[in-house]
Order: sequence, then C-alpha cells, then structure tokens
Amino acid sequence: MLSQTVEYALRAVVALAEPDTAWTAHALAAKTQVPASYLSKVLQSLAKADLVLAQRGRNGGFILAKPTSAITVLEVVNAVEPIERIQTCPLGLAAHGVRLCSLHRKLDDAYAMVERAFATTTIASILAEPNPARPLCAQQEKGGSLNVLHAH
Amino acid sequence: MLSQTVEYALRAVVALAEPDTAWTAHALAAKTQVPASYLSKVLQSLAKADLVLAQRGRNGGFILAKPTSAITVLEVVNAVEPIERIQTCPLGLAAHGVRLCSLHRKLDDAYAMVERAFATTTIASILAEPNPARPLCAQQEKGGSLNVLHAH
DNA sequence: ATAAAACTGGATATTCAGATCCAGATATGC
DNA sequence: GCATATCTGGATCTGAATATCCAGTTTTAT
Repeated sequence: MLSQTVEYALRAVVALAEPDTAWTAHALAAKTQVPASYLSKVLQSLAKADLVLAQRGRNGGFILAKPTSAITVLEVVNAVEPIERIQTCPLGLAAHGVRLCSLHRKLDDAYAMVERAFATTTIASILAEPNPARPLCAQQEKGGSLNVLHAH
Repeated sequence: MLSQTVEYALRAVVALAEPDTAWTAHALAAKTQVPASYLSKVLQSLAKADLVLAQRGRNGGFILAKPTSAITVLEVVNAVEPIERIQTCPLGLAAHGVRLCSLHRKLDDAYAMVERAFATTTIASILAEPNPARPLCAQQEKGGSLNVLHAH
C-alpha cells in the first residue's frame, strides 16, 4: 500500500542507525538491497527533509541528523511521499467541499489511523523490539532467543 | 494511499445502491465521474468478484449482486486491487521468512489495521450515516439538517 | 597541487497503473 | 428476423513512478 520508495527510505534510515561512521550511498545500497542509483535520489529527499546529513568528498557519506528516538516512521514517509489525505471531495462536488461525504470520510479516517500509528512509532522503538529477526540483517540476533527456523 | 481504481470501484458500488433499475456503464460513468471506458474494466472486476451482476443487451446494465448490508468496503477493495500484505521479508532474507522483522511487522500491522476497518464497514453503513453530504450527490440531502455552506 | 572519493542534479530509460478503442458476443424490442 | 443496445475482452496508448546514467561539484588524503 505504501510505495516502493517509502520502503526504500525506511530501510535506509534503519541501516543508518548503526552510527559507526558515515555510510556511502553505495554501501547503503548493498546493505539495504536497493538499486544504488535510485537510493541516491531517496537519500537526497531524506537530506532535504533534514533527516540525514550528507557529506561529500573522501570519507564522506550519510549519517542520521537526529537520534533514532527523535525520528518517526511518519517523518520518513513524509520526506519521500506523504500520505495523501482526502482534503476535499474527489468528485469536486461543491457541497462536499467543507464536509466530506460518508464514503470519503471513511477512507480518510483509515488514512488518519495509519498516519497516527506512524507518527507515534520512532525508529528507535522499532529497533528496540525484542524480535529475533533484526531489520536488514540476514543473521539472527547473536546470542538471542532460539532460531524459530531451525527449531522443529 | 489507495489506488484510483479502488476509488472508482467504491463510487460505482455506492452508485448502484440506488436499485431502481440496471445502470449502464455509461450512465454510471456520468454519475460517478469516472472515465466510461475505464469504468467498464472496473465493473468487469466487480462482476468477476460476484459483487455486481452484468446483463447484456437492451435494457441491460449492472445491478448489485447482494444487498448493500452484505457488501463490505474490503470486498470492493479486494475485487479490484487487494491490499498487499507483507507475507515474507521484502529483502528475501531467509531468516525473516517466518517471522517478519520489527520494521516490516510495523508496516504490515498498519495494513492489517486498515483491512480490519474496511472489513467491518458495509456499504449500507456508509449510506446510513447522518451526513448532509450524500456520496456522489451534488445536492445536499433534501429536508435534511441545515446546509453548512450557506449558514453564515 | 593533485587525484581519488563521494554527493548533486539534470537528462534519460523503463515499467506499470490508468485510460482508450474497437471488434465481437449477447440480449431485447419491434 | 433485424436493428439496436449493451456488456466482453483484447490491443493499444499515455503518463507517472521507478530506475539509470553521467557530467559537475565538493572534500579529503597524500
């Protein structure tokens, strides 16, 4: 339901949570499995939204502009492709302009619900979840709970 | 967030709720403000999903296959473009196959939330809402509550 | 200084949802 | 039966999202 671009942006931000050093677009692309040339565009959007900082030149790359606890999923979504809320009647009916009809009200309520969920979810909270499968990591958490794949 | 096609399908079903007679694709297109030739395709999808019945020939057209109280928003969505739930790790990481990582879990939870909302909303319930702006109708409800547009 | 590393931004290519078109099939009224 | 109305389904067109490419700019290491 969300666009591919949003998925890419979220992967990039999650990958950047490892704050060892600046990640080059190329290295990030490998880690996130996103086409490198396209990821560059996505990173530019994230930079414009002040979610990541770009550093050119040797040893350059991208880092998060804020701690993961200060970045919500919604911010990332909005940086690349904001959820299009229904503001006015899609049919252009004047009478519906101020107050949406019940059909579009219902749809927009669903969008609002998603926005709210994303607005209250930080990247930090996602990374803090006790889930054996860590985002972007092929390996199970080291020393973590048992591997459900091999437990039979 | 939902596709244009879903919006069109919902408009068509709501329009068909007026059960006077069979609506031709052409008449429906006018009422719903959907490109006629494209609406035909959408109606075909709805027919394949057994939500509407098609009748060819003179005096033919489309009618709902079930009462509006038996048609949910989700059924209409699924007929034309099901919400793509995240079943397996989008990165193809084997370790995430059975259990999504926390990132994709979060996203899929949002999708599930929308699905649930749509599954519990029938077309009848939408039409029953006490909303002065009726779906697809340019006019305010006759004899209804005061017109907010002219109340100043 | 210079070369190499890395982002930037514009131009272009590809893909797919959205939209159109039309010949064929089917039903009805006369 | 025949003409007309209407859906059906395949072929095609269009435009926006996705993806690629590359020349230009900035930065750093040496």
